Amino acid sequence: MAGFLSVAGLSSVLRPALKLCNLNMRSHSKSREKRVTIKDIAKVAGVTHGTVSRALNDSPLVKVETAKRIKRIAKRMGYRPDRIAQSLKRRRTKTIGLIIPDILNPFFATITHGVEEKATELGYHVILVNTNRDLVREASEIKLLCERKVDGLVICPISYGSAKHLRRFKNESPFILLGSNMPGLVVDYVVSDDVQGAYLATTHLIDLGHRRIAHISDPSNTSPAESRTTGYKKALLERKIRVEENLVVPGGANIDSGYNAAGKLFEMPDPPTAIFAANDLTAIGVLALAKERSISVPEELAVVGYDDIEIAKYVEPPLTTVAQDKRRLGRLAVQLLCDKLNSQEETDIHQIVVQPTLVVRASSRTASKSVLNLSKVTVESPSS
Amino acid sequence: MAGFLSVAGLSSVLRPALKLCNLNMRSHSKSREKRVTIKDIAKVAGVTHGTVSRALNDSPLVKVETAKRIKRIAKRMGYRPDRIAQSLKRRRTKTIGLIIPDILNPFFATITHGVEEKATELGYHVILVNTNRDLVREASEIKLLCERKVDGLVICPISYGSAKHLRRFKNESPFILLGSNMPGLVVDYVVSDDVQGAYLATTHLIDLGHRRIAHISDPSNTSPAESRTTGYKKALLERKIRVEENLVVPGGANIDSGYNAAGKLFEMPDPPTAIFAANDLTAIGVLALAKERSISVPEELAVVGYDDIEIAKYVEPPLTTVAQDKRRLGRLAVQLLCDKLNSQEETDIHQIVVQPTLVVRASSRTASKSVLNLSKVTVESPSS
DNA sequence: TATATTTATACACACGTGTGAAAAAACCAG
DNA sequence: CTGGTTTTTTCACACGTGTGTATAAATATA
Repeated sequence: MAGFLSVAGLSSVLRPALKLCNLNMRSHSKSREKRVTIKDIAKVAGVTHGTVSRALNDSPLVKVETAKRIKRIAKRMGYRPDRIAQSLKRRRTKTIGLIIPDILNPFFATITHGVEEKATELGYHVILVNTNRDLVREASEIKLLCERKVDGLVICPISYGSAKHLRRFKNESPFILLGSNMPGLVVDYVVSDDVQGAYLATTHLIDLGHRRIAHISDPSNTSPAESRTTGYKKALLERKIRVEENLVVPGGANIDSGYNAAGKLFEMPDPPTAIFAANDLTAIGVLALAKERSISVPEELAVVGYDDIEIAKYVEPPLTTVAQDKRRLGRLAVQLLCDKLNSQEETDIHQIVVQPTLVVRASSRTASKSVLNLSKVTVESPSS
Repeated sequence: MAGFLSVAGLSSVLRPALKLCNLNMRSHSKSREKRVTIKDIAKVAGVTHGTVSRALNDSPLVKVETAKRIKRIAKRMGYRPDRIAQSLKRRRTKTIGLIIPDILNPFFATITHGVEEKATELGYHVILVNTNRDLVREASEIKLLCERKVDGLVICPISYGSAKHLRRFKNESPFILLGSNMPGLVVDYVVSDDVQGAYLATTHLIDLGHRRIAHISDPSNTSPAESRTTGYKKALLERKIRVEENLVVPGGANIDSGYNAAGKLFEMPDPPTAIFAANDLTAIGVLALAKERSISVPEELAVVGYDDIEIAKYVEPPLTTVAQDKRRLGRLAVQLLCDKLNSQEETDIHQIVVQPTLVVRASSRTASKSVLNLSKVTVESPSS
């Protein structure tokens, strides 16, 4: 420990903790008060712990005045139920697991926000697992969370490879996929209509007059990645523009990958005049390299991203992007999961597809003051 | 539920779930396999569950060959320990609670990343609570997490007001403060040296020739907020520059607040030539308004932020800022907490102060190509 | 072979809560 | 006051795991 502290380059103040009223404690152990249990209450109230349990749970089997008295005593004694014991007995932990690939991506951070928020509203706690896109870890964590008896899971899968372990844990714990579905797996999910989103983005670029439109795809083997490429090609085909496979280069879900992919595109003998990136971070990487090379956006190069993370509005130039209501996606997933948990019967499968919208900003049109312009808005009701 | 689905504007496919091999199940209940317990194993192995328990925990009290046999059987039967039952009996849940004010702020998202990462390494799960800066919720969630018997808590407190409930829960569950300490509370914490960080930032601006330096402070009643203002004033005093209280305006931890605060500063009869913002989001808001008003940065206005969130590098112009190793802060906090959990004795108080560094980018100096220039680097060892 | 010693397993209780059913208490009608 | 009904409380077991101690089995010692 001393070594640990020393490498930290820190000023560390060490002094014994103040102990207030622990004279009654064995001095060698930590001064944690012993928790009061329903048995302690029972002793004081002169009843059995069974009666106390019922009283605290408002069972009609206990006389109202006895219940009141017991509750008073419980309060006075500072009783706090042991949720672990309750979980064991009630067979519900009021906990859900959330598995995401990368919390540093604002997209997932916002989803996490929605999930946590809704879960709290419904009385659940969230165990957060960040897999860093490690498929092995995803599998082992699902296993661990099942052992912990989470009531359910919200999973943002890493890739189609997840299907293998998802299939295995289908009967262990209810779960719902978020953001990406699994072909061949009949499960509940909440996803965005990524084909449509990419279609909107690409069509927008075509409408602006672009013909050589590149696509920096998400190389992860997931449905949004696949769908966005599909939507891109669909738009081109529909407008009779030839799909050139060398205009589709793989990126990744971070800024660097966009920077690198843009590099490849700029080297081409006949570089694209527009780039549709599979996500905003990638698009931001493109902007970074464009700036470095003094390629003006949008005059020489139009750029469109995907996700509409908060900062998309604040990069230079502000980024045109396909907006997903991430918070709402998270809330929906939890809502659906909990509906499922509370319904007794073998419930039907729910597969929800939310419509994205295109948000046009300066990166794809000559800036005419910073007015936000929604070119195509799919009307949606507000939050759930 | 039907109503719920209808407002969602979605295409929802409903079909009964595929059931594979659940012929043996009561058809009206969900098709979850009944979990195999150590008693089941005991029955098969022809021993008592006590022996099974010891065998699985490698107790020396059980013959090695019996243990092997039991483990084989356990594996064959697909045994998975019930962590809830274990927690109840072992009095340890291997869970820590993480309480943060705002996960949408990349600063806290990155801290969360570090916490989750280190916790996983040490065999813990993380229950994430996002309080949205609600003091009441912070208090009630600490209470709830204690009831859940988390082994410990990492708390990024909202304000000094947190001290009240922290004091109350001091003996309930071990915790460690992260990012902000509590004057008057003798507890463990990991914080950054915010006075020094702000001092570095302000000194940097002074060195660039600025004399009218404004500070957009964090109005939250926390030690980093306070310390950053302190560091700002300390630098001014040291350089014999008068501290003008009307140059210190309150902001907040988001972009809008920076935008608004900058508005006030720009209206002044004698506006500042430099702004030191208490955090990067605020600084980004300043940049946004400056751009809107065609105030060129850094020529007419120098801007410095705090935190060095990832996108600080990609806004226009790239933002000079005080860097904190947020991931490391998170890891340190968990490390410290777990050290505390594993030491039997009433352990000493550990208070760690990590040194920040100034990262100079274009927002505070005329851009001479995009070279990253570390003006003042406090040497620190790498990650823990 | 009988006894002491070690080793391996069984037994029973514990963790804190919840709950069906038996028992006790209260109430009511005759 | 008796017998029946209803209300209230007690009793005992359960959830799945861990563990101190008694007991049985195996081994060593005399």
